[in-house]
Amino acid sequence: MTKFDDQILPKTGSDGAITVAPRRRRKSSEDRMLDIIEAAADHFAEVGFSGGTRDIAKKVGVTQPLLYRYFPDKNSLIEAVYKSVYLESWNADWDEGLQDRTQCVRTRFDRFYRDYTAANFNPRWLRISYFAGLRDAQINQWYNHLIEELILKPLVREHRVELGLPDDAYVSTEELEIAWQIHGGLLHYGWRRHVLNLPVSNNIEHVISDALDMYFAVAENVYMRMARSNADID
Amino acid sequence: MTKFDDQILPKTGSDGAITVAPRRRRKSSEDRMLDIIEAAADHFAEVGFSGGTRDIAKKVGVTQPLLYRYFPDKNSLIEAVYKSVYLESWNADWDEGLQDRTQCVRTRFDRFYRDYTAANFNPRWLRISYFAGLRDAQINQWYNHLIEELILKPLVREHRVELGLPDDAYVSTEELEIAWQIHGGLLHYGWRRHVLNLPVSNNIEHVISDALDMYFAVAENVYMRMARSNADID
DNA sequence: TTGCTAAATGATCAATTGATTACTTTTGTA
DNA sequence: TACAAAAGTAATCAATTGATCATTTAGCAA
Repeated sequence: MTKFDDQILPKTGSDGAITVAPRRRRKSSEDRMLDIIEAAADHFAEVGFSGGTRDIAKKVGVTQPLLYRYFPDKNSLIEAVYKSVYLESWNADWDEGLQDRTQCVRTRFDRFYRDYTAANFNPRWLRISYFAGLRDAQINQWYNHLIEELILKPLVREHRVELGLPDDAYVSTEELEIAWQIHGGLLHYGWRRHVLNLPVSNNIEHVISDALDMYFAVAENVYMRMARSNADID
Repeated sequence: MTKFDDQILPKTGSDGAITVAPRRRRKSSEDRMLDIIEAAADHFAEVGFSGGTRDIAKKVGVTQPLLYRYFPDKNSLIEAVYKSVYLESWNADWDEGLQDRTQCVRTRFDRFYRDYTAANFNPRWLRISYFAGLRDAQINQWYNHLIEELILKPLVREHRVELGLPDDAYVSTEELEIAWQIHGGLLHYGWRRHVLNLPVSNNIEHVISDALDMYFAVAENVYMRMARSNADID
């Protein structure tokens, strides 16, 4: 009796032909790798990166030493989880949509944040992000740089263009900070909703819309203030 | 030779009288308790609540079994840390200041957030808060309830009063959500600054001021919208 | 059918973990 | 000054941890 006897084996018809696709008892290296990363992400999201490798192996349905055939050590597995979680949840099309000047800036960013939150606001992504930031600031520093360059700076620049202000590529810390206020506020909404499980508004479109209203209500003044202070300095 | 031989002992004059206050070689139960909680808070803030009890004992300068004379188990120590961190950083005067109608709402909340961030925005408080939220949502749920009842709902109510709107104690989810946008945005500023160590604006007064501007710019419209939708429903 | 490659297992190790016990030493007080 | 209460330690346990290695076995090709 092998360990696989209790599994469903391929059924054969009266003629002996296989009627059900044969279930592989051993997966290809690539498939197994993905299984492990997936299970590890689930487990780390639940208990943090101090979670045990045995629990991960159990979720996959294999023995714990097998993980070490795919990753030299636990830290490599953690890094694979980082990569997987962040890459899976980033849509390359977003950049394009944000630059599409056939739509007004407000519409573009409203749409972006609907897509962004739909893709990322779930317990797994949020918990892993926060766990990662607490464990090793570097990975989150990289991600926040991404947010700044691909989302927040374009927001400021595109908005300035729409307002007919001089198109300066430079975005000041202060301008960036009010854009971060939107992003951070929404992220904290996700934290309350999906990590703390608090009874927040479940109308996220509404929350996004109000957050953007807040930005566009003050942004122009901040741009002007920056332009003035630059003029003073130069 | 005992373990204390290398400590500085009370010096005695030529007449044998004690000239320096005798240093206790053993601390009182209460002092030692505080030492342990303090060291535990530091250590848990650094590595999370999976941090080892031996490391904590080492920081205190005692042996690890001693911790178990003060706390029945590790979890009790963790809860003592929760309590200490949250209670230490909450100022009872804040409530009073927020209700002080001799000042305008904008001024009151600007002042509050300066004090609040000065008291709480440091690596230890922020890291423990996020670790706590990830480990056990309950403690953070309680704290967020506190924020809602003592800060955010008063903000909405006091602002409505100042605008001459009907003084209704009820604050809708939507109204609360825009107030959370401020609080969450600022908290995320703290996260970027003190946890991720990112080069954010170091002018926090400015960040707070802009965040409040964003709130006050849209709040009135939201209040009116809520009033209208209530009228429709009733 | 045979045989090779690689997926997967079982047994195990050393280090670390939270926790317990019996013992020692300090300290306030009768 | 003797003594009891309490602060503190040393030794140790059982469980869990990340990691290693020899062995087994499934799957594919000749």
